[in-house]
Amino acid sequence: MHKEKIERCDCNILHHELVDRVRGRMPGKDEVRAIADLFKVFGDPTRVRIISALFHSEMCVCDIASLLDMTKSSISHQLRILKQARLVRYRRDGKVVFYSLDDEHIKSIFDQAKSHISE
Amino acid sequence: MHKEKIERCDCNILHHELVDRVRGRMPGKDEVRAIADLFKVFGDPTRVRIISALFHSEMCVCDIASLLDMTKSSISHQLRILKQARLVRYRRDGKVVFYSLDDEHIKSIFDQAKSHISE
DNA sequence: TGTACAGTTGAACAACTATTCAACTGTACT
DNA sequence: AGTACAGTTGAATAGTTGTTCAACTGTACA
Repeated sequence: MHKEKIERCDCNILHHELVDRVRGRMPGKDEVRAIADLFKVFGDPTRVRIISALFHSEMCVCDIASLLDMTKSSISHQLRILKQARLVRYRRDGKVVFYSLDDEHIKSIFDQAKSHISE
Repeated sequence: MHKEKIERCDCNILHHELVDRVRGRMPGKDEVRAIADLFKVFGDPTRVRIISALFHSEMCVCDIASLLDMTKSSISHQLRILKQARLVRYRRDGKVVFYSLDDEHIKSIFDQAKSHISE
Protein backbone atom coordinates (compact mmCIF):
# COMPACT_ATOMS: atom_id res chain seq x y z
CA MET A 1 0.00 0.00 0.00
CA HIS A 2 1.81 3.07 -1.23
CA LYS A 3 0.69 6.65 -0.87
CA GLU A 4 1.09 8.42 -4.19
CA LYS A 5 2.97 11.65 -4.48
CA ILE A 6 0.68 14.61 -4.97
CA GLU A 7 -0.89 14.41 -8.41
CA ARG A 8 -2.51 17.27 -10.26
CA CYS A 9 -5.07 14.70 -11.32
CA ASP A 10 -7.93 14.78 -8.86
CA CYS A 11 -8.37 11.04 -8.61
CA ASN A 12 -6.81 7.84 -7.31
CA ILE A 13 -4.45 6.09 -9.64
CA LEU A 14 -6.23 2.99 -10.80
CA HIS A 15 -3.43 1.19 -12.63
CA HIS A 16 -0.24 2.42 -11.11
CA GLU A 17 2.16 -0.13 -12.61
CA LEU A 18 0.81 0.41 -16.10
CA VAL A 19 1.14 4.17 -15.79
CA ASP A 20 4.75 3.86 -14.62
CA ARG A 21 5.63 1.49 -17.42
CA VAL A 22 4.08 3.73 -20.09
CA ARG A 23 5.69 6.80 -18.56
CA GLY A 24 9.10 5.31 -19.27
CA ARG A 25 8.25 4.95 -22.96
CA MET A 26 6.73 8.39 -23.53
CA PRO A 27 8.43 10.77 -25.99
CA GLY A 28 10.23 13.74 -24.43
CA LYS A 29 8.88 17.24 -24.18
CA ASP A 30 10.82 18.51 -27.20
CA GLU A 31 9.78 15.61 -29.42
CA VAL A 32 6.13 16.03 -28.47
CA ARG A 33 6.25 19.71 -29.32
CA ALA A 34 8.02 19.04 -32.61
CA ILE A 35 5.42 16.46 -33.62
CA ALA A 36 2.51 18.71 -32.71
CA ASP A 37 4.09 21.67 -34.50
CA LEU A 38 4.54 19.64 -37.68
CA PHE A 39 0.93 18.46 -37.69
CA LYS A 40 -0.23 21.98 -36.88
CA VAL A 41 1.31 23.06 -40.20
CA PHE A 42 -0.75 20.40 -41.99
CA GLY A 43 -3.87 21.42 -40.07
CA ASP A 44 -4.94 24.37 -42.20
CA PRO A 45 -7.01 24.09 -45.41
CA THR A 46 -4.95 26.70 -47.26
CA ARG A 47 -1.68 24.93 -46.50
CA VAL A 48 -3.22 21.56 -47.42
CA ARG A 49 -4.17 23.04 -50.79
CA ILE A 50 -0.74 24.55 -51.33
CA ILE A 51 0.90 21.21 -50.58
CA SER A 52 -1.60 19.39 -52.82
CA ALA A 53 -0.72 21.75 -55.65
CA LEU A 54 3.02 21.32 -55.15
CA PHE A 55 2.61 17.54 -55.34
CA HIS A 56 2.17 18.03 -59.09
CA SER A 57 4.66 20.75 -59.93
CA GLU A 58 6.77 23.58 -58.61
CA MET A 59 4.87 26.83 -58.78
CA CYS A 60 5.47 30.53 -58.21
CA VAL A 61 3.59 32.55 -55.60
CA CYS A 62 1.48 34.14 -58.31
CA ASP A 63 0.45 30.75 -59.72
CA ILE A 64 -0.58 29.50 -56.30
CA ALA A 65 -2.49 32.67 -55.47
CA SER A 66 -4.35 32.41 -58.75
CA LEU A 67 -5.05 28.70 -58.32
CA LEU A 68 -6.45 29.14 -54.81
CA ASP A 69 -8.13 32.48 -55.57
CA MET A 70 -6.33 34.21 -52.73
CA THR A 71 -3.99 37.18 -52.39
CA LYS A 72 -0.23 36.89 -52.85
CA SER A 73 0.19 38.18 -49.32
CA SER A 74 -1.70 35.39 -47.61
CA ILE A 75 0.00 32.77 -49.78
CA SER A 76 3.38 34.24 -48.94
CA HIS A 77 2.58 34.12 -45.23
CA GLN A 78 1.64 30.46 -45.51
CA LEU A 79 4.71 29.64 -47.59
CA ARG A 80 6.85 31.16 -44.86
CA ILE A 81 5.30 28.74 -42.35
CA LEU A 82 5.90 25.82 -44.72
CA LYS A 83 9.48 27.03 -45.22
CA GLN A 84 10.11 27.25 -41.47
CA ALA A 85 8.88 23.67 -41.11
CA ARG A 86 11.35 22.65 -43.84
CA LEU A 87 8.53 21.32 -46.00
CA VAL A 88 9.16 23.50 -49.06
CA ARG A 89 12.22 24.88 -50.79
CA TYR A 90 12.39 27.81 -53.19
CA ARG A 91 14.49 29.07 -56.03
CA ARG A 92 14.55 32.56 -57.49
CA ASP A 93 14.45 33.12 -61.25
CA GLY A 94 14.49 36.81 -62.00
CA LYS A 95 11.49 38.41 -60.36
CA VAL A 96 9.76 35.07 -59.87
CA VAL A 97 10.20 32.74 -56.88
CA PHE A 98 9.37 29.09 -57.47
CA TYR A 99 8.36 26.87 -54.57
CA SER A 100 8.47 23.07 -54.44
CA LEU A 101 8.14 20.33 -51.84
CA ASP A 102 11.30 19.53 -49.90
CA ASP A 103 10.36 16.33 -48.12
CA GLU A 104 9.68 12.79 -49.22
CA HIS A 105 7.60 12.04 -46.12
CA ILE A 106 4.78 14.46 -46.89
CA LYS A 107 3.28 12.33 -49.65
CA SER A 108 3.01 9.21 -47.52
CA ILE A 109 1.69 11.15 -44.53
CA PHE A 110 -1.03 12.61 -46.73
CA ASP A 111 -1.78 9.22 -48.29
CA GLN A 112 -2.24 7.66 -44.86
CA ALA A 113 -4.47 10.54 -43.83
CA LYS A 114 -6.63 10.05 -46.92
CA SER A 115 -6.86 6.34 -46.13
CA HIS A 116 -8.14 7.13 -42.65
CA ILE A 117 -10.73 9.57 -43.96
CA SER A 118 -12.13 7.25 -46.61
CA GLU A 119 -12.46 4.21 -44.35
CA MET B 1 -4.09 36.06 -76.15
CA HIS B 2 -6.87 35.53 -73.64
CA LYS B 3 -8.04 37.99 -71.02
CA GLU B 4 -8.39 36.17 -67.71
CA LYS B 5 -11.57 36.25 -65.75
CA ILE B 6 -11.33 38.46 -62.69
CA GLU B 7 -8.98 36.87 -60.15
CA ARG B 8 -8.85 37.70 -56.48
CA CYS B 9 -5.10 37.43 -56.85
CA ASP B 10 -3.70 40.89 -57.57
CA CYS B 11 -1.25 39.78 -60.25
CA ASN B 12 -0.94 38.50 -63.81
CA ILE B 13 -1.03 34.77 -64.24
CA LEU B 14 2.48 33.75 -65.14
CA HIS B 15 1.97 30.09 -66.02
CA HIS B 16 -1.62 29.76 -67.09
CA GLU B 17 -1.49 26.29 -68.60
CA LEU B 18 0.25 24.86 -65.56
CA VAL B 19 -2.32 26.39 -63.22
CA ASP B 20 -5.19 24.98 -65.25
CA ARG B 21 -3.63 21.52 -65.33
CA VAL B 22 -3.00 21.47 -61.58
CA ARG B 23 -6.48 22.84 -60.90
CA GLY B 24 -7.96 19.74 -62.47
CA ARG B 25 -6.03 17.51 -60.09
CA MET B 26 -6.73 19.36 -56.86
CA PRO B 27 -8.69 17.61 -54.09
CA GLY B 28 -12.25 18.86 -53.58
CA LYS B 29 -13.37 21.23 -50.88
CA ASP B 30 -14.68 18.48 -48.58
CA GLU B 31 -11.55 16.38 -48.87
CA VAL B 32 -9.32 19.36 -48.13
CA ARG B 33 -11.32 20.19 -45.03
CA ALA B 34 -11.29 16.56 -43.87
CA ILE B 35 -7.52 16.33 -44.27
CA ALA B 36 -6.93 19.60 -42.42
CA ASP B 37 -9.33 18.61 -39.64
CA LEU B 38 -7.55 15.31 -39.12
CA PHE B 39 -4.13 16.94 -38.88
CA LYS B 40 -5.57 19.61 -36.61
CA VAL B 41 -6.40 16.84 -34.16
CA PHE B 42 -2.75 15.71 -34.25
CA GLY B 43 -1.55 19.29 -33.87
CA ASP B 44 -1.86 19.61 -30.11
CA PRO B 45 0.80 18.48 -27.60
CA THR B 46 -1.73 17.04 -25.18
CA ARG B 47 -3.37 14.92 -27.86
CA VAL B 48 0.03 13.83 -29.17
CA ARG B 49 0.88 12.63 -25.67
CA ILE B 50 -2.45 10.84 -25.26
CA ILE B 51 -1.95 9.05 -28.57
CA SER B 52 1.65 8.22 -27.67
CA ALA B 53 0.43 6.67 -24.43
CA LEU B 54 -2.28 4.64 -26.14
CA PHE B 55 0.31 3.22 -28.56
CA HIS B 56 1.44 1.06 -25.63
CA SER B 57 -1.79 0.11 -23.92
CA GLU B 58 -5.43 0.93 -23.42
CA MET B 59 -5.84 3.25 -20.45
CA CYS B 60 -8.62 4.80 -18.41
CA VAL B 61 -9.16 8.54 -18.12
CA CYS B 62 -7.70 8.53 -14.63
CA ASP B 63 -4.51 6.78 -15.80
CA ILE B 64 -4.00 9.27 -18.61
CA ALA B 65 -4.66 12.25 -16.36
CA SER B 66 -2.14 10.95 -13.86
CA LEU B 67 0.42 10.15 -16.55
CA LEU B 68 0.20 13.61 -18.11
CA ASP B 69 -0.26 15.41 -14.79
CA MET B 70 -3.48 17.05 -15.94
CA THR B 71 -7.08 17.09 -14.76
CA LYS B 72 -9.60 14.45 -15.74
CA SER B 73 -11.71 17.21 -17.26
CA SER B 74 -9.15 18.40 -19.77
CA ILE B 75 -8.28 14.81 -20.70
CA SER B 76 -11.93 14.02 -21.19
CA HIS B 77 -12.36 17.04 -23.46
CA GLN B 78 -9.42 15.92 -25.60
CA LEU B 79 -10.64 12.32 -25.71
CA ARG B 80 -13.94 13.59 -27.03
CA ILE B 81 -12.11 15.27 -29.91
CA LEU B 82 -10.16 12.08 -30.61
CA LYS B 83 -13.40 10.12 -30.46
CA GLN B 84 -15.11 12.46 -32.93
CA ALA B 85 -12.19 11.99 -35.33
CA ARG B 86 -12.67 8.22 -34.99
CA LEU B 87 -9.13 7.82 -33.70
CA VAL B 88 -9.97 6.18 -30.36
CA ARG B 89 -12.59 3.75 -29.16
CA TYR B 90 -13.72 3.15 -25.61
CA ARG B 91 -15.22 0.42 -23.47
CA ARG B 92 -16.89 0.80 -20.10
CA ASP B 93 -16.04 -1.59 -17.24
CA GLY B 94 -18.05 -0.60 -14.20
CA LYS B 95 -17.17 2.93 -13.26
CA VAL B 96 -14.06 2.94 -15.39
CA VAL B 97 -13.88 3.84 -19.09
CA PHE B 98 -10.96 2.44 -21.04
CA TYR B 99 -9.73 4.17 -24.19
CA SER B 100 -7.63 2.66 -26.96
CA LEU B 101 -6.52 3.55 -30.47
CA ASP B 102 -9.00 2.74 -33.22
CA ASP B 103 -6.95 3.24 -36.36
CA GLU B 104 -4.03 1.44 -37.94
CA HIS B 105 -2.93 4.52 -39.88
CA ILE B 106 -1.99 6.61 -36.84
CA LYS B 107 1.19 4.70 -36.08
CA SER B 108 2.62 5.08 -39.58
CA ILE B 109 1.59 8.74 -39.78
CA PHE B 110 3.44 9.39 -36.53
CA ASP B 111 6.44 7.38 -37.66
CA GLN B 112 6.69 9.41 -40.86
CA ALA B 113 6.39 12.61 -38.86
CA LYS B 114 9.21 11.50 -36.55
CA SER B 115 11.34 10.69 -39.60
CA HIS B 116 10.83 14.21 -40.93
CA ILE B 117 11.75 15.79 -37.62
CA SER B 118 14.93 13.83 -37.10
CA GLU B 119 16.30 14.39 -40.62
C1' DT C 1 17.38 56.72 -63.13
C1' DG C 2 12.71 55.58 -63.15
C1' DT C 3 8.85 52.48 -63.71
C1' DA C 4 6.59 47.99 -63.27
C1' DC C 5 5.71 44.03 -60.92
C1' DA C 6 6.64 39.54 -58.05
C1' DG C 7 7.12 38.81 -53.58
C1' DT C 8 7.79 39.87 -48.49
C1' DT C 9 6.76 41.72 -44.02
C1' DG C 10 4.64 43.72 -39.66
C1' DA C 11 0.59 45.26 -37.33
C1' DA C 12 -4.23 44.78 -36.47
C1' DC C 13 -8.43 42.29 -36.29
C1' DA C 14 -11.54 38.41 -36.13
C1' DA C 15 -12.08 33.61 -35.46
C1' DC C 16 -10.74 29.65 -33.20
C1' DT C 17 -9.09 26.60 -29.35
C1' DA C 18 -7.20 24.46 -24.88
C1' DT C 19 -7.77 24.67 -20.12
C1' DT C 20 -10.30 25.74 -15.98
C1' DC C 21 -14.23 25.65 -13.07
C1' DA C 22 -18.53 24.06 -11.44
C1' DA C 23 -22.26 21.22 -11.94
C1' DC C 24 -23.75 17.09 -13.50
C1' DT C 25 -24.36 11.66 -14.86
C1' DG C 26 -23.70 6.83 -14.13
C1' DT C 27 -22.14 2.86 -11.67
C1' DA C 28 -20.76 0.23 -7.41
C1' DC C 29 -21.23 -0.66 -2.81
C1' DT C 30 -23.23 -0.57 1.92
C1' DA D 1 -31.67 5.39 -0.18
C1' DG D 2 -27.26 7.33 0.37
C1' DT D 3 -22.36 7.79 -0.35
C1' DA D 4 -18.19 7.60 -3.17
C1' DC D 5 -15.92 8.16 -7.23
C1' DA D 6 -14.84 7.83 -12.52
C1' DG D 7 -16.07 10.42 -16.06
C1' DT D 8 -18.73 14.01 -18.82
C1' DT D 9 -20.34 18.51 -20.08
C1' DG D 10 -21.18 23.64 -20.87
C1' DA D 11 -19.65 28.24 -20.13
C1' DA D 12 -15.95 31.40 -19.56
C1' DT D 13 -11.29 32.88 -20.21
C1' DA D 14 -6.74 33.39 -22.11
C1' DG D 15 -3.80 32.30 -25.75
C1' DT D 16 -3.15 31.25 -30.53
C1' DT D 17 -3.74 31.84 -35.51
C1' DG D 18 -5.22 33.13 -40.54
C1' DT D 19 -6.33 36.94 -43.37
C1' DT D 20 -6.21 41.73 -44.55
C1' DC D 21 -4.05 46.05 -45.33
C1' DA D 22 -0.33 49.04 -46.27
C1' DA D 23 4.30 49.69 -46.83
C1' DC D 24 8.31 47.76 -48.29
C1' DT D 25 12.32 44.97 -51.06
C1' DG D 26 14.42 43.19 -55.14
C1' DT D 27 14.82 42.35 -59.97
C1' DA D 28 14.06 43.49 -64.97
C1' DC D 29 13.77 46.63 -68.49
C1' DA D 30 13.48 51.00 -71.02
